[in-house]
Amino acid sequence: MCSRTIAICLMGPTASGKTQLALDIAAKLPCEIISVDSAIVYRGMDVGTAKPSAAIRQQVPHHLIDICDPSEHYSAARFCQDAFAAIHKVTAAGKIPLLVGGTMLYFRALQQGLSPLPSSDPLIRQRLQQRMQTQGLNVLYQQLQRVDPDATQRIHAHDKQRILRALEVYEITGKSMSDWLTAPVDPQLQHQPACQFINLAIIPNDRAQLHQQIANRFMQMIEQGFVAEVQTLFDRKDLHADLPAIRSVGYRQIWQYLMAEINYQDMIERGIIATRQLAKRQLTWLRSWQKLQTFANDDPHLLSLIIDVIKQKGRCY
RNA sequence: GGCCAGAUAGCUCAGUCGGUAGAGCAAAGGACUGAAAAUCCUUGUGUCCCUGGUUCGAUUCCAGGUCUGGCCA
Repeated sequence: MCSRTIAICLMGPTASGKTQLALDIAAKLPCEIISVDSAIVYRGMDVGTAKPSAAIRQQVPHHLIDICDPSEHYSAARFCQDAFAAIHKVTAAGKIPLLVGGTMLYFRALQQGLSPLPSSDPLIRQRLQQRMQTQGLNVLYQQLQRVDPDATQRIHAHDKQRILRALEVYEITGKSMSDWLTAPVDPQLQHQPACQFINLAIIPNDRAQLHQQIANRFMQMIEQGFVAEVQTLFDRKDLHADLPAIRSVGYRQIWQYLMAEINYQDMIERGIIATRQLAKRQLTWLRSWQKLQTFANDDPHLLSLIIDVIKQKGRCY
């Protein structure tokens, strides 16, 4: 157990102060930071993702930032590969990997593995999307009911994303998604050397205060040129509103504003609302997380408490 | 100052031919396996502006008042 690789996971909702806290930890312990964030991976998306600056990244090495173009589809599976590679690299360099972020599915996939499902197929996905538009979602749901009745127990009839994915898996492999999910193998983790994760979370204990912070930070991003940043992406002409990058919080609303679908004031309001709703979903994940050490974000001794926990849990490191 | 319109959920508004009310959004809680900053599910929220009148009963009808917006002066 003591010879295992150790990785610290620092989780928390958006605007809770994770990024700064991670830097504070890195100032006290020999860490390198690995970002766990589905939007920070994209190049050219800096202001709206509160991406750590080049200057900061020079002080403390950061991984999994700016690793793909906004036209690409990053995924939980790619994250697992990238994150394990980064963890090993950091460990080999004699440093502690500090994973920081708010994309909870990525944390889960990393720690619990993914079933050996096929990755998405753009052609099949596009075809399914077209069928959804012409025939309606219900027809697809009925098809899923025939092909994979177990899946319809879990997937709601309105959940387009999961219905499409389940049908996609069936079309690619000829086997139902439920079959794949019950398969015992877990290659993502089996092929990786054992890794011990220390799970820490910052939880804001005052929701109203978090909401205020979210609004303030959004306005700050606007002042820092968030709209111009999205305009640059918009002007490329090869990007569109259905891409994961453009669907992310803030970018989606500013895109709608640039398309003249909503006015400036609505854009601001909806951007802030979307951020609040994101934070709420992140907190839902955290509440059900097993073996999680939580800290109040306004605890005056937050940093030293966390350092103590890390030292204690990673004692044999 | 006169005339007109409005006042109902946190917001925008619907409605009750008189039996104390409901949509959307917001919010809260939940789900989550290659798009997850995504995609979904569930659930409330009320001096129906105030005072009086008619009535078994008024948020609804009538009168007066207050406030808001518009037009005229």
